[in-house]
Amino acid sequence: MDKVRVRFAPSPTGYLHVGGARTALFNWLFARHHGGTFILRIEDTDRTRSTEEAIEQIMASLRWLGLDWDEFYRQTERFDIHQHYAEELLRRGAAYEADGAVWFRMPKDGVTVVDDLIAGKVEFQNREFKDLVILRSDGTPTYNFACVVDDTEMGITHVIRGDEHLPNTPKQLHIYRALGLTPPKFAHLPLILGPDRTKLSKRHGAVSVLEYRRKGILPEAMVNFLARLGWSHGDQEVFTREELIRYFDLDGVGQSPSVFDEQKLLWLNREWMRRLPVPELTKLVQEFLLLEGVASPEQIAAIPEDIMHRAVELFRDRSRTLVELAHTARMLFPGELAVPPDGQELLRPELAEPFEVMAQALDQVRDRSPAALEATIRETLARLDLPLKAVALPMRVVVSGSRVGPGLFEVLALVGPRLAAERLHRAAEKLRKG
RNA sequence: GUCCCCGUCGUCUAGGCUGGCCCAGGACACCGGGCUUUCAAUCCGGAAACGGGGGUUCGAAUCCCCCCGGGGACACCA
Repeated sequence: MDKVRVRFAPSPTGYLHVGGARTALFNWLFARHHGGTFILRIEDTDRTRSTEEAIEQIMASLRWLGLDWDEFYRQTERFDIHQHYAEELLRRGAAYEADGAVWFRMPKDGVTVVDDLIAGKVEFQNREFKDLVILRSDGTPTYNFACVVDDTEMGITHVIRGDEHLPNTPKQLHIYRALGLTPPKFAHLPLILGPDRTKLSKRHGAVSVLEYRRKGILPEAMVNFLARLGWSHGDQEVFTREELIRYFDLDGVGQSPSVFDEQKLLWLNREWMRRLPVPELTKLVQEFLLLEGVASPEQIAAIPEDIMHRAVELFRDRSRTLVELAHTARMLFPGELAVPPDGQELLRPELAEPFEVMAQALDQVRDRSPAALEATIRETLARLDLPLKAVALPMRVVVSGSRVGPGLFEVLALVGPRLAAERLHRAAEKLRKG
């Protein structure tokens, strides 16, 4: 095989959605697997719909996913090249001028066969086609034409794109033919659908790649998830980037469309949160503590590093996103914790006394380790003649703001005896007042 | 409407080219149980699919035909 050259060619009319991201990923993986070149080409020939922000967003999305490009082009900067090819078509009699535009003459009978690497041989009846505009009356090229010219000029070997482009392929094939060029190989990827089995779009909820970043999805999880949408490698579900590069090829791509299942994305995300080294994850969590308004930079800085790491380690098994994890971490910071609705019933008046006693005991503790705190709590409970079971859940609710979470003594160690004592003391006061 | 594509558990899929190893395997989700101060993790178990009908064959998820269903494309958008 010639040295592989592929491109991802989005039109900058909006954010990068997951369908586009998957197309970009498959191109990137194909290039990296074959030691080829991955090109980013912005198809902005429609100047009325293209925006600079969209270009920025697309690049930011690709960077976040870790899909680096080797070459970059913009179609609007290549109009002279397109024009040149249009003149050539005119000269050859394959195109003509009408209504101020340049039109390409499509054959009116016979069949055109597209030999697709994924879909196989697909036949199109030529009578289905009408002549097509290749240069608009303002002189700018249209998609099918610019695409052929640029793919040729850039030496593209494989066009890997969404299935919605399959019907464009015979048109492009005829342009190649009229120009006397050998077309690249084509591979059309089955669509990604929403839960209602129609093409994934805004009405299905989050579809922008950057939205998933904001939701606390890790790029590793997103890449892993997207790769498994339409591609498989035996029974393996979790892949590192290196594994994807090693195993990815077009023969692993299926022919049927796939439904975007957010549940599986969330599962993969937790898998990846658990695989990430703790210090790395912690940095991300800290970003989300700020983004979510859970804590201020000063408050975050005030938490000892080992406590922070331990918290992240304990919370990540219970969170599916960075956002969830950040909210769980609220207990680490000073301030009121709302009693959750399902915790209200646990706070019975007779707990005021034990809470107060334990608050005082905790206040004396120097050693912040879970073991030391456990010893203190158990001693105090023995003095009060109460079993742990009688106070564990209510205490957890008061100290952490939730009836679920890590072990009670771990929670106390994370929150710290002083803050825990303060919360218990306040709860006791409230209970006494009724 | 016309053309094209697709059709294995709810979802992602393995298997299909080279029929028997598949009364269909894995994963997510779901249900039940163990563990535990709670939840999660984890472990054990469960329910769940070859769209339908005809062929071909000793034998079909796999090959052929028809039907049904779903989706996509039909711009001086990409």
